[in-house]
Amino acid sequence: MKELSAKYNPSEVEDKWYSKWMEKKFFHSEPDEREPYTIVIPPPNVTGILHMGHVLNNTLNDVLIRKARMDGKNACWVPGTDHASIATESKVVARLKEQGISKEDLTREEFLRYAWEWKEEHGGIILKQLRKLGASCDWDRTRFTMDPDLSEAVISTFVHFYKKGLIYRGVRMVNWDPVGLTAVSDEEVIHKDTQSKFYHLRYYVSDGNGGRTDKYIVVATTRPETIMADAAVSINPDDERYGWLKGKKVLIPLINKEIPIIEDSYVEIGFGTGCLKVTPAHDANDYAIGLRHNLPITDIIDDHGRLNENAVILIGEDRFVARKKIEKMLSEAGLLEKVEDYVSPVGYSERTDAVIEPKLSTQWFLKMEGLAKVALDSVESGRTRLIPDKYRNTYRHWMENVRDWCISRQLWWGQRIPAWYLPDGTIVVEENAEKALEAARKIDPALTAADIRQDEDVLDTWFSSWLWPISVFDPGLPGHPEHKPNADLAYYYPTNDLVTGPDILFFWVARMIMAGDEFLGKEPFSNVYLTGIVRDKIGRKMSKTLGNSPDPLDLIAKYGADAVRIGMLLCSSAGNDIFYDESQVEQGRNFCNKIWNSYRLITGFEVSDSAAQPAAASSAVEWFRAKLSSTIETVEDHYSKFRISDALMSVYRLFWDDFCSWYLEIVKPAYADGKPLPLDRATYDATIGFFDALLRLIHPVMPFITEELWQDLAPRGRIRSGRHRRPPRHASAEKYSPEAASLAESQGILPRKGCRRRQETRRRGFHRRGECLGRRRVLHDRHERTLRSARRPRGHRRGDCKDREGSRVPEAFPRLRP
RNA sequence: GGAAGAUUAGCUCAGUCGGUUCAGAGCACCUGCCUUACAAGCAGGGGGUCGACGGUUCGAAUCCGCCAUCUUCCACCA
Repeated sequence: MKELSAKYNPSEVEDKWYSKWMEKKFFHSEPDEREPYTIVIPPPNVTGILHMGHVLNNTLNDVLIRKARMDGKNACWVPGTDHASIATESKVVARLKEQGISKEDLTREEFLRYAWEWKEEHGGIILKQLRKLGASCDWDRTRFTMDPDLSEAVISTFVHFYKKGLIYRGVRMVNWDPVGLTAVSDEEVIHKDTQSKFYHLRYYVSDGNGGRTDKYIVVATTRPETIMADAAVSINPDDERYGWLKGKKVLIPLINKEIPIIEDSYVEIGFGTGCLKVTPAHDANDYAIGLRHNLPITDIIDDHGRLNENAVILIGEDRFVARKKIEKMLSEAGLLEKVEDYVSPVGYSERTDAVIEPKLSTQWFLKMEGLAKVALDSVESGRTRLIPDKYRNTYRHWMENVRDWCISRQLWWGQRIPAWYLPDGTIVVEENAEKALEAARKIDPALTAADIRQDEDVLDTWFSSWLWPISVFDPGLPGHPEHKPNADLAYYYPTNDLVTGPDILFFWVARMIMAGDEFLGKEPFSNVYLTGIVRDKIGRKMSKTLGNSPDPLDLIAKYGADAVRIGMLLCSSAGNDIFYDESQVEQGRNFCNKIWNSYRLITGFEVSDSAAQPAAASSAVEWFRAKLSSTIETVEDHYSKFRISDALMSVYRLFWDDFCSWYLEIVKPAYADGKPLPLDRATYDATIGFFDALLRLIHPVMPFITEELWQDLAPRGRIRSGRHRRPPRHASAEKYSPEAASLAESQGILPRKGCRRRQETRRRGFHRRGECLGRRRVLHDRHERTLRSARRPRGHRRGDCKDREGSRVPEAFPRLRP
């Protein structure tokens, strides 16, 4: 018997396989005659580090891909990272700031050089971390959304939609992030209820000559610092209280600018004072009112959220400082009627957590109407299946109410918008500067390269992510639907399953469906498995600021990657949030140890070719064979329904209860003279076969320990590289054999389920009197101590053997030994 | 404010067609055991008015209504 420690040591085993699996070509896949099974990774931020959400997501991905690989499919999991413009750029800016460099002092080229340096230095750490988790990606296919050819795909896509007339430039009220200094999409704004104040201000009615009358109205606002941008005060036309106001003008407090009273039914009579200050430049609704009433627009807030010269007063002050100061000024001027505490929803930037400033600006948009219809139809028709399907409702709602997609971002890190402005303001959109110049010269042959100017903005990161399932295989295709897909794309596309979080169902999943339809006429995947959010034990979201998120690498070091994977999967039924608790990882670790020790037992068996197989052993073999088959069927069924944690639990119980507690306890040889008796050949071979099958069954979930033991169990030959080197999975599930079952039953070998609970056992009448005593008697001469705690399988209760007279034991009870 | 989903043991969750595979699993807990694979273990045990109320039915965890609580998404009333 080999010397194996009684405790499984994951780090030893994992280091070994980790480095093997990192070898080039190990999980590499090329198109061949087999059926492909493909997953593209939801690309993590290139500068991100592994958190529990990644662990959940990538464990699920890896389970699926390893399962497919063992099923004999040509499994390909494409890894990669996302350039994440806002997140990465703000990290680079912060880092430069530490070095005393401000972004404004750099040219675009200089800044990008820093950014790439940073990316080379810190980027891709997360992919190495994923390998620690056992992710069996095809590392040779690693892609980055800003790889040159992938960027070209993005540019081509822009040109494609522009020429199709779906991309336009327009002035819109956008969500401005004054910290990130960029517009963000509606989806990137998080509304949070925020404690603020409701200021009631006096607006005096104008006397018509720049002076004020003694009449005034009270306007309630949460943003007094924007009064200088007011274009009107609006009342509801049906508000009888203010009938006298109609046609009058009022003066903006402090600056005494005259603005008209307008009537608009948007104003609710019952809310606030019934008077609404209309500030078209700084509120989306006010902007809409402004358009209706043709009001002038005064923009008083600059990109950094400071008041600009249009504000007349408090120029240069930050908007929140200005709010405090203006409160004081108003109060001193006797224009502040009262201040109430007020909780109102305020939009925050998802990336920088800055308060979003509604701001008018010129942006690029992609028309969504037609695309959304396609994406909706794909899910409604079931061509793309959402798991769990409760998300179909939210998906439909979103798709039916989608607005045009603002695709420009005022950043440098990303794909620059391929639009060039001619001196007269004409826009040409082409894939590169040369083509743009060529197009420009068709308009004005005198133009030179110096005369045309490229748009400064870059594209939204999702504008590259939505091409991901296509561009990782064939970056030449997006934007060129007339091209023939290359061999990779033709073979791997559409991919099979996508595992991702529901938070990016619209950002990413829906848009990938749109792009897939646009360029290939096919959905990029058939199943979308939506995971839950990883929360801590008491239900809080994992977050850095709360400090409740464990570092997955620490966990892996402590418990092993297999244990971490199990810990995540145990509690992750699809779509439910995950309540992470370290004790689940412990459970995983314990299971690893159980497997390890069962292996120690099995490899310690001495085999005798001459020994006859005891009847108990032969029925145990038959019983377990049936049990194994039926469990394999169950597990397959669970997998087919994406019930991964159920699949895991089925194998867990099969391995632990049925195999270890029942089967091994029955067949393991007795001791004589302090030495174990040898095991007969038939039982031994069967046992090895079962163990082999069990390892393969649990391998997708626990790749490290199963790889180690399976390689050790029998000579496996040289490990092949390049393809999956596992045998094509356990043979198709054998049918459950009723004969074996009844034989096992007649021998008193009971499946665990049958005797776990007393009632059930009684009802089924499985137990014969004396059965347990029989086992106890046999065990008695094995060891004195064993008597007190007879090693019976779980669930085999003492309570069933109330009558303990030794004499009642039936003679023929051949369970544990010959 | 609108929508969707959830509520089953201390915790996390299964429960498919309304009925002898319906009170289930894992963990946790309690008791006894360092035993020759494993104390990261073994054996045994306790534990639930299936959120409340009403209805349909011969029969309801399951179907319907209503209420309560929770979660998420959408919207933003200044």
